Amino acid sequence: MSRVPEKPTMDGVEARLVAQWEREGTYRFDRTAKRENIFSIDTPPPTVSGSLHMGHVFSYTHTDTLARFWRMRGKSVFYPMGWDDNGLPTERRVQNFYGVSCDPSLKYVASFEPPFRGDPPKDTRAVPISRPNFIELCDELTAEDEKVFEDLFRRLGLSVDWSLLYTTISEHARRTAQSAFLRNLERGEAYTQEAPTLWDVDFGTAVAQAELEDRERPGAFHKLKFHVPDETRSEFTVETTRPELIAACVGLVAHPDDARYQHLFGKVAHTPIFNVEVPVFAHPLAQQDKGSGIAMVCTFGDLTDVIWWRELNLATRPTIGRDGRIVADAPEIMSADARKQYARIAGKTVKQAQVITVEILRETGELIDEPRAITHPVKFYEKGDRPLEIVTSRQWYIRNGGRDENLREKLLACGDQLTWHPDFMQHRYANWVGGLNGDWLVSRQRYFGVPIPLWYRLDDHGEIIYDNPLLPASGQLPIDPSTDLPAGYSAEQRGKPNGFVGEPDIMDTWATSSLTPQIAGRWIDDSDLFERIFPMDVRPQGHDIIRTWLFATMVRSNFEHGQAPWRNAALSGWILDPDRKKMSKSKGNVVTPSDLFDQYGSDAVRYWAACARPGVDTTFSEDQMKVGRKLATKLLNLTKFVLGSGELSGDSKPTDLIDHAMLTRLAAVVDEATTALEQFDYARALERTEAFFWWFCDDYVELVKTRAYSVGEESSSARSSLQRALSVLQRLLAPMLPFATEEVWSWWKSDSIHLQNWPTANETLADFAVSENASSLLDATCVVLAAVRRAKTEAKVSQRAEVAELVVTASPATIALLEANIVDLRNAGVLQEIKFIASNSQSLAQEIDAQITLATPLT
RNA sequence: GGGCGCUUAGCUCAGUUGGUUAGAGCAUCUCCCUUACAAGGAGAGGGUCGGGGGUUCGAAUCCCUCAGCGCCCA
Repeated sequence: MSRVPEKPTMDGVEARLVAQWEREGTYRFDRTAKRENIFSIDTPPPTVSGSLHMGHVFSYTHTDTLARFWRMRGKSVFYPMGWDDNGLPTERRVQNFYGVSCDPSLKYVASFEPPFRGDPPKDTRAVPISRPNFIELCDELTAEDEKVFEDLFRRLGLSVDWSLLYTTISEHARRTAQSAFLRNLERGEAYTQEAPTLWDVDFGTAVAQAELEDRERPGAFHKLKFHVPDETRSEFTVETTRPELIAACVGLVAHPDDARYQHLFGKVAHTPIFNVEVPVFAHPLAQQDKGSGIAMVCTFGDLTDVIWWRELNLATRPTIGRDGRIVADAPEIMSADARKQYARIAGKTVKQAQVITVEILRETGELIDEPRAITHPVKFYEKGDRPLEIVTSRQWYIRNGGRDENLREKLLACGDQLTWHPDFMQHRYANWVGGLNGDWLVSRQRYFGVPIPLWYRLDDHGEIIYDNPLLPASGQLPIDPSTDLPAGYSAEQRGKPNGFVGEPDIMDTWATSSLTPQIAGRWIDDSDLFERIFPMDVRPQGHDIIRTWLFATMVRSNFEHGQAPWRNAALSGWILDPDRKKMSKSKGNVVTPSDLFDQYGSDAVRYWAACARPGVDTTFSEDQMKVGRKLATKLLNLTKFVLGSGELSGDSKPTDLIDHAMLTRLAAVVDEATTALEQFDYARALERTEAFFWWFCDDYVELVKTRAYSVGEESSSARSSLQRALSVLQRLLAPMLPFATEEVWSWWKSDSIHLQNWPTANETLADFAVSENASSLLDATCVVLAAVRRAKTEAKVSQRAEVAELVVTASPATIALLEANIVDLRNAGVLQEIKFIASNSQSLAQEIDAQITLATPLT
């Protein structure tokens, strides 16, 4: 029956099973399954131009344990993998890998060869190439990266159906994203607007609120003299951290209650250097305790400036260009003298302009004191390394409730439709939705992404008419408006008066990845499949992207389907290094997963991950992996023992009270593990299973070992109980240790363990009646066994040493049970004589005292 | 400044409606080559459950408060 190897080992097993699972289609999704028999997972598509790190291994393992559990519960599991290959990270990687940069004005060069393929020298000047050439290189490199990712995930043992693989830049994904966008547009959920926009100078693109982060940066308050242009000729002080924006100043604002500035409200003042007239307003957002309490409002220094500009109807005087430099032309309001001063900062970077402005202020005597150094929070693009500027530009937006109370309420209600794991994560969602102050900006002035699928008409003068853009026909998608043509126009009309021009921008990566349920489920062209998997059962993801990925997906699903796209959201925690710092590349504390697979085995690494409570930040711990490896090794050895103890005849069943007790205990563990997994708590399931497993090996196996090796009904009971327990344990551990369990299963069963039925309490308890006595006997036996072991250890003798006499003091009921079932205890303890002394105790099991006398006293 | 989480043995963590003497693994120490397993096994020591207050017959668990750490948002 069994095919137990001579020397159990995991060597070579992983590679063999990875190939076997693929060959046999073990994890293939059944497209004919009905919705109620499907468990569908909205797998996070990792950014392929990054590298896979322990955070991926960690969270994907969690999801995989759930997938495996539900598969064993009889569900057809829709478990796709996706690669997020579009977007800025890929562009950056391509630039650095090939030594190129994208210049959309250049023409395509057929069979272009990049100057490098990997590691260009540091001082290389990037070669500008056309957008189509650039995209070709993006496609080439992502294909390579994806191969590496896939190999790693296969090694990790993810039970993904690889035939469902999708990417966010594929023809299908572009078609889906463009269709969804056009439908948003048609329903008025997407719109274009010219507005102040956060702008990353280095990347040359607008960024959205969700991609911002505050960073503490050094700065300095500069005290500036403003002038009151009345008969008093008085002056007052305005403190600012951005003196280089004096030319962009369009007003001054102080708090309505601020006694110092009451006399100025409603008046005008003159700016330093340029002597431009600006109005003074009262507004509650002005902070009295910040600097001098009166703030310079500029076009645009920060987001508060934008609010003031909007609410107070201020003028617009942009002085910072999209290149991050001061624009050449001074604001028109300026006098000739002012223009001369302005010319000194024109064309300079913001930093340079600030230095020069301070010089000028010193010359004019309008700088009071020296600048006062401070640190303050400055807005950055999360992937950028220069402070964001705010420029006015035309962009596309998708409504997200930031400017619409009804929509906001709807999206909050979508959050209520989900079960959150852990539940407190819902606060993060509600917080974010409640704090939105604008719609979702989806335009990006980049290249490798899904194009916004529109063209615009040009008027007689060649100016763009933004109203009523030209739309592609649905059969035309996906399109690239920079090369494809709108219906009714010829290529010659591109950019010509009365002709057309393509929308040059692409969509934000999130605008595509917010459609992963629709992309993975083939919403656009396979409604049969989509209806089987949507809404999906679970969205697993990191809690850091609740505001981006989770929220954006909710927005799109609400618009398209009027409901939340999943039933559950499972948020995983961070990986911390042993110093409890978040592991990240920039901190240089990352560990390469494949090295760990080599060292400990995939199951061991998975074990570490599966020990972490859902949503809890977890310390990276190789020690924990060693424990996992120990567990896997132990499972091999245990299986070898159980299967090696002899064959089972057909009518074998548990008859012995000790065996009943063990199985009763195991049945409770099955129930606990099942309930835990149903509630997404793989860690609890593992912990309970594991605790039982070690006890089973340490005590139960030791107790019945001799009996199992012998013959007769008692022996048959032991062997059938051992095998029954083994089968249950292997299946309980299968979601966490898929390799070791598959290996040991193959020694005595056919087919994959991962397609077996999840164990039940009923099958564990079959063929016998559960009795109170059994548990009491087992408890008492273990207490006595422990006492015997302790005595032997204290006597510094081998556990195999014979005991001449054991004296057990216990309640009469316990004694009766022990006496009737003494064989296992006698064998395990190597006991000769056993005497019982009745105590007054009424309780079973407890209050047992065991004294031993060794057969061979120490000399 | 607002929100959320965490604080239990030297370390990493369990402890699910409040209920015997607070558990596990690692680490430390002692012992044992025992025919499933020395990449093993048997044991031992180690905690006033962050501080304080309250509710209760009873609190690691519930409430209040303070402190430290971390994350998210301003």
